[in-house]
Amino acid sequence: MENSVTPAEERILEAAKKVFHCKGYDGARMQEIADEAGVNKSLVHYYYRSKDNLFEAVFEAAFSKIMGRLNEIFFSELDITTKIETFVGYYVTFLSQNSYLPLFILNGLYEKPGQIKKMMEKNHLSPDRLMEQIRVQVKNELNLDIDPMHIYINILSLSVFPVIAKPLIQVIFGLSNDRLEKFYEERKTEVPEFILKALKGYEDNQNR
Amino acid sequence: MENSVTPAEERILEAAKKVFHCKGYDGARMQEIADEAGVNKSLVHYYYRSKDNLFEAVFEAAFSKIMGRLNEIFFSELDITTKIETFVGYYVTFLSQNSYLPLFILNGLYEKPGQIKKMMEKNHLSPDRLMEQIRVQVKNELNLDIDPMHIYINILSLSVFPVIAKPLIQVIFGLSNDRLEKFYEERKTEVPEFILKALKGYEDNQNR
DNA sequence: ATTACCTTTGACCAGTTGGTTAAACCAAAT
DNA sequence: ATTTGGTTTAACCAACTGGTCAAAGGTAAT
Repeated sequence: MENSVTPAEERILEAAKKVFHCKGYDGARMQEIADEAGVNKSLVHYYYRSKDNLFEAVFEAAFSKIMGRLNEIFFSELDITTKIETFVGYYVTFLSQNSYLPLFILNGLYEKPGQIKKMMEKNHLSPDRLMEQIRVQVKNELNLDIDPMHIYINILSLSVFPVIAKPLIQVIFGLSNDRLEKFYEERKTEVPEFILKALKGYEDNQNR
Repeated sequence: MENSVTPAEERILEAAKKVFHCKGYDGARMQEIADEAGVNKSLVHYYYRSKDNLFEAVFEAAFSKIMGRLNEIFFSELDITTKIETFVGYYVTFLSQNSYLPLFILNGLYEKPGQIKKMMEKNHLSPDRLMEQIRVQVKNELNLDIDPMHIYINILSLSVFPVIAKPLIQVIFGLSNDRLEKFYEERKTEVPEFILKALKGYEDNQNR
């Protein structure tokens, strides 16, 4: 399509992202990827030997893109309140601009639950470190002894699901595109508020 | 596979559900569905003319199964607290037992956002009625003037996402299958508690 | 000009896919 | 016994799919 001077290999990867993200592994066609990159189909096989290889490259890029930033925020020096606000704000924005990414990743994880650990390591993601990080911060700043896992999943759920469920929400509530965008904009403040109010609730209970 | 006495057409539909749910539209093969039903491939085309038709039948069944119960609970006579507890309890259980369903439906909605409205009507689901139902109950029982849409989506997010993201959670936190099951069990009480604490937070602010 | 090396292509292939068709099967009605 | 109607099957097909391969293009060094 574009006649930029980008080397072929990179154009192929970009084309592959576009196609795989939208149509998934089974729905994607090597021919379509080649066309999208403005390149002969054989060249795709020249750089990436097989469809599997190409898909893996695309998947890894997507996974890193999403998890890298997540990591960055959660291990930053911010206090827990700002951290939650930053996290939600960033993800609601980023995901609603790349609304195909999260579902693509989830589907990929279902198909290949095997090779993920090496991707975790590549992104310097350790389950234990993450859990400990959250636990300590919740304990020190909020003085709460609650399971960090549920909190973390709750934050993730409230940020990610509404983006994944875009078409469902649009249908259930009958929203126009404009109204939907406004809805996501609202969530950037609504979600942190909701979470912090809940956490405050635990605090009150505990210190009674 | 099974040699039950169920009539062929029904066996085909059941087989189609199994295959489509796990592999999606593009990944599913008519031959595999036929094999799973213990039937010749031509018979599948005899009852459902095309793959598209068969998929539509499967999708509609899945959508009704999930949305029907959702509707039932939200329009029941329960007070808002019990309603949330019932809803979360039911969905966490149901979805973790049918963990392929929600992702299947979300994928389907992305591919065919068109024909959903008739399904909504078939399930007697009206956006306005649902919104009004929540708004009134939140207003009357909790004395809160907050946007029912965000609350509703929050409840849905906290119930559905952790199930969809099963493989992701297992990887991020390095959980065994046993520990994961316990995690879902915990959520049946943790999630309603989290939501109600948040709502209580709004209450305190407003009545100050 | 020739070599050498990487890139790019068109032609081709074996296996698979959704779908068709004509014939066989089978139970109930005549 | 034969007809009738819906059910089930085997054989077949055209289109498509991921992948291969030998040849052509291009470019820098010799």
